[in-house]
Amino acid sequence: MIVRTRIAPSPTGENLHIGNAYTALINYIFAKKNNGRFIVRIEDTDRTRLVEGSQGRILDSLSWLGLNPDESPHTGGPYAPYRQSDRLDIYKKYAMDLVEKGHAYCCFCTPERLRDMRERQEKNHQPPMYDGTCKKITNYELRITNREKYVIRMDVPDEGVTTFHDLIRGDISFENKLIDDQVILKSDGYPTYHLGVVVDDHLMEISHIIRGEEWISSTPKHILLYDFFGWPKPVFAHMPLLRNPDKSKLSKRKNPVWVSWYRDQGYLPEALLNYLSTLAWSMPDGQDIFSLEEMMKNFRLENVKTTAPIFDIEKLKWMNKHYIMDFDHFIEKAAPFSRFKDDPRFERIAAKTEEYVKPRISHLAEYDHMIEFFFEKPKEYEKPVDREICSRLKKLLSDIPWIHEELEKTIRQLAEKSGMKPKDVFMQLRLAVTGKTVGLPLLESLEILGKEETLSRLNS
RNA sequence: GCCGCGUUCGUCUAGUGGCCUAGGACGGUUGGUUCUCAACCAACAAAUCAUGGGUUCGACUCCCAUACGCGGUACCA
Repeated sequence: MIVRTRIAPSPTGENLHIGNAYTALINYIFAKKNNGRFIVRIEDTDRTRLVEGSQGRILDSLSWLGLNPDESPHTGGPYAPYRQSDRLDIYKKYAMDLVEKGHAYCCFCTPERLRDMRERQEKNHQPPMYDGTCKKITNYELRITNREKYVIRMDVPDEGVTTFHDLIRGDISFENKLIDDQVILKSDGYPTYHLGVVVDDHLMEISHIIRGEEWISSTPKHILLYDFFGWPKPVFAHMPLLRNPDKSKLSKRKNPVWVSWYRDQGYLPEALLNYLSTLAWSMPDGQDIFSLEEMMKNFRLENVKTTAPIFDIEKLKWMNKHYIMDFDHFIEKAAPFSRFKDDPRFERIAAKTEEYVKPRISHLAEYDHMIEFFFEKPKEYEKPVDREICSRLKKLLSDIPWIHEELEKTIRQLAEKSGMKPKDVFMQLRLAVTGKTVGLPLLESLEILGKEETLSRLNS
């Protein structure tokens, strides 16, 4: 069997959701591990929630992460089109097939009637389900030609149990009588998720459906549809949902959820992927830091945990810092995050400060904070500066060779003479030059800043 | 409400009946190094393995109940 996996994002958000990135990662890894193919299909059937440009941004973020699909709306492929709004005829045909076979029926109920029905059911403590009124209608063809609005609902059997096997969780069963006669084709001619996903996964020969656990309760509907059509079923695996620190499903209210946010903050794709990999799964040897290739070698879907993990940005930061420190082309990666990147001094300063900056930032957006004092005088001071010490320092420093060993010697001499602790003198100097109490190693920084500029900052 | 899925340090996890007086990582605390902050090194604290019942010579590991959390219950995905 050829392994084919897919993710099916909806272009209803600003960018790729971190939860989608997580399922994308698992789908990608699983496909590649098995010499299979990884597919992206855009499920844009909800016309009311559509966000302009979302599809492009989702695909861009995926490629930023390096999870490049073998088939997608952009790359095309043997099962094109890969966007559901371009496949409407297909869904309609299959929906009508089901009507003819007696597994689905046309429903002419108005939204108002459905709402009233649900209210009544709720009041009577009944499960809110479609009451089957339109199931008995026989003249539906006539009513359709009369341009009456309708939807198509699947006809779920009243009895029996629908069971499926989940690769991660084992067997899961639902009683049919609790499954609603779900709408599969909407009145605007678009399919609902349930029809779209089943038809496309079958037509595109998806072998493994790896998706979030929010889909578990919908899966019996999909199973029923596979059986109605007489199609073979793929393997199902439901990943645990990523959560907010308060344990609710990861949401933009409580957490940054767009992959673009992490990109803009200077998180590296390697780090983000590595961190995501450690959620609900772990390397056999317990290692925290590993590459996609190492993961691929060791990954088994059966070993994914069922517990929903909390997305902890602190651990991500630690991991990101680790990758930053390991970087070979640090400056190249950091430059886009600096407002000084076009300054003629940038190249020199970036090169000289690299080793000091790397262990001090957890994401690239912090870069400028570390180096800005090289480019501009402090605008404010975190603590008041002792100007007397500064002018004495200035005098002494004017006459020495500008290397950090000499600087250190001079500073320590001054401390001794004036009865101050050396560290206090260092701090005054740091404040005067950088405006801050924390920062890069002082003496090396001064060496890079240069004598003239340093002395001038000891003035004012 | 009903249906489903879960439950090991604050967080991510190891653990598949005896190796567990429960291991690692992040975070925290303390100390070392040191011109600050990081980095680095060392150490410490942190989990009655949700609770209660079974099964077993023996349970974190198997079974059942309860509690709690989460998800679903749309002409959203």
